[in-house]
Amino acid sequence: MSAPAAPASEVRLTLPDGSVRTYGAGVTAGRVAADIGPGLAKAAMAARFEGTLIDLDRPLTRSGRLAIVTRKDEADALELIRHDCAHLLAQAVQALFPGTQVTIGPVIEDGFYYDFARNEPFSVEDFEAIEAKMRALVDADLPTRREVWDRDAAIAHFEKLGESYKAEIIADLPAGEDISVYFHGDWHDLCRGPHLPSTKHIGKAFKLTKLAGAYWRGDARNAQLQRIYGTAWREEKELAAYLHRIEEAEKRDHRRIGREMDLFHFQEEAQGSVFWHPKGYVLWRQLEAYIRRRQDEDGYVEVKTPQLLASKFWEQSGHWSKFRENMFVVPDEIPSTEEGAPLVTGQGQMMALKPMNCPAHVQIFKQGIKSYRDLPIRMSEFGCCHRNEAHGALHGLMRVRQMTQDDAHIFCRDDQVTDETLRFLRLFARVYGDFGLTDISYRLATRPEVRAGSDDVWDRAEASLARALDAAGLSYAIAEGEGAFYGPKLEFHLTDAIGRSWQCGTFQLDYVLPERLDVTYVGEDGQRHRPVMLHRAVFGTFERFAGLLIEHFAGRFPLWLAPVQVAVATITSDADSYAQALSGRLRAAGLRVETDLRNEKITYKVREHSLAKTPILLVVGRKEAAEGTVSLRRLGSPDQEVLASEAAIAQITREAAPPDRAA
RNA sequence: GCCGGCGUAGCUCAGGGGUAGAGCAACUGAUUCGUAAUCAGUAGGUCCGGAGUUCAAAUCUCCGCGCCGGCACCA
Repeated sequence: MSAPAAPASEVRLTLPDGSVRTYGAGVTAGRVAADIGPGLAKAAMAARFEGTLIDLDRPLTRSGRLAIVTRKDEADALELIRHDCAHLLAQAVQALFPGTQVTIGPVIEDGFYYDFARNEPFSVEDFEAIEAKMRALVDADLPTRREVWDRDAAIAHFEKLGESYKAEIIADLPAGEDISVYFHGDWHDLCRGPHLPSTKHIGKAFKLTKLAGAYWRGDARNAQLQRIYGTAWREEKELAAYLHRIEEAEKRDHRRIGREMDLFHFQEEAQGSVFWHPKGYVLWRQLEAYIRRRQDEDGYVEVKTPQLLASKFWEQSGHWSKFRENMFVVPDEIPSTEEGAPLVTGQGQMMALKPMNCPAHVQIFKQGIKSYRDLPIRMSEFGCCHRNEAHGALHGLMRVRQMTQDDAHIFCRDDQVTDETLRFLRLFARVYGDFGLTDISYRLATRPEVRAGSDDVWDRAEASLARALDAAGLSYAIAEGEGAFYGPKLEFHLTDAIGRSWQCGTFQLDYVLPERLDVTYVGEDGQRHRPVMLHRAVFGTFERFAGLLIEHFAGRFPLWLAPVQVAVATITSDADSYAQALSGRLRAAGLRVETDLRNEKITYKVREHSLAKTPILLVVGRKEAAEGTVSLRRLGSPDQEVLASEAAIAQITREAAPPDRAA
């Protein structure tokens, strides 16, 4: 930190309205607020000085832009409230559970958490008492005080209190950084700040939400702490709105819709593997047919490779050493049928279900000699892979142990990498656009600590990906050090109903596997060269992508994806034969149809097919049967449209075309 | 894998040492009805599994398993 300029005797403060106020150096933002008006002084939560959020009582020693932050400044107010709320939680917990150590308590999206070290477990039943204590502390209106301590004294102080985690944090703070300690009444915590002037400013629109274990410093080798999550808002109304939003989001949960719409199920004998039901598999088949067409038109060739390969094969590819703990292994032996005998002797060689398709694709590439003229080869496979994911990681369709990727590997020359990257980005944009997916976050994952290949190669590869993203006009975050060991990657993330981010598409540059598996082509010069391998997936996996689509559409699929596209419902049994004939014609036109001849009132049928999220309902009664018409009703609308049956079939057929085949 | 919670009918949930409950769904019957719930009746259970305590366990204890929420991991 650079030393501040020698304090001038006067500071000139420019307020947001452009007015300038002059004070003696050392004036505080709180004082300025009071001078502007008592209302502002009361509402003041903190201040922004030269863009930085600061405490109201921090002395200002130089001139600059100053803005008083109040509850009306949503982003700042929420940040301050949530940060103070984390402190409030820690203060309450230490009051109620002596001996509990505090660690860290940051603000997160929609709330905050605090990690505690305590031998006895907390239970959600403790929340009520903790919240009550927090409210009491708000009522007590404890003033905030900031002190700057000497580093060694601070470490000694927290050690003496038995707060070894805090002491460790202080010891790790960069030299030269102020060790600031905030007091809220008698309670104090090491903190960078800033904080509200007193606990009353936090308000009471908060709620503790979840309890979880979390490793100290995010490292599973460290002790596990107890994390308490909470949410906090400016007022009760916002809190209520947030809780309502969460409730609504839960209704979009793909696991819930999957059951309600009879799309798929899981059971414990095959945990992490999906049982796709007929209606769910319709969705799968549409996705597969669609992406196959998109890839065909983009110059891909499709292959199919083995599920089960010998361990020797995986040793060569590097998976045996790098990925084995995620693999399912199978002994290549005939199991014993003898009573009491061990199932297998363990003498046979081990095989493994493939966790990735890439090494198998390399085998196909290596059949025969490839010329530079053959490249690029875009080899795709709807490859079914198995990964032995940790039990705690499994999550509906989003994280499974058996998955099918819309995988492909592009073997190309160095000089083709940029073109191929751009080509993929175009394909990606077209596909996600077809599904109306716009909320995509792009990440460029760069070289990890442990990696193969020279820095030269990495420089080139990372720059190449960044250039492609720029050329495509995409803004992206850099995920420092999160690349694969063999190369950097682009990650395309989608967000689920409750805000969790999942990687779907991916695009990776690989210079290592071709080397490892000795992949070559013959160049123009007659010499052997290494191709570059681009690993890429558009959906990622059918499972995860389907899960995200279910949540994206909340089960109300566009016509081309809907498991049941049309329901034909009769008003009286007099229309049964007409309805059956109509359904037959719809089916002949390639549509997925249900015929509802049940002896129920039409209101009942309308309700049922609406709840089933069937996009189009054709109601037929005596009148329609007599006139050869249908009454067409669309999901979500009470409107009806009477059409000649022929016209209705033509129109629905047209609307049901997949986006790549739409007229 | 780790921490916390949960596990009762197809679904949503109540019950908490003494004969297992409701609503919806299912089934049967009646009703033939014009755009989001017609009425009546019937059937449905290894209360996740195993062991223990007890005269008696869905209920209490222990051990497993699964699921949910996080953490770690992660294409």
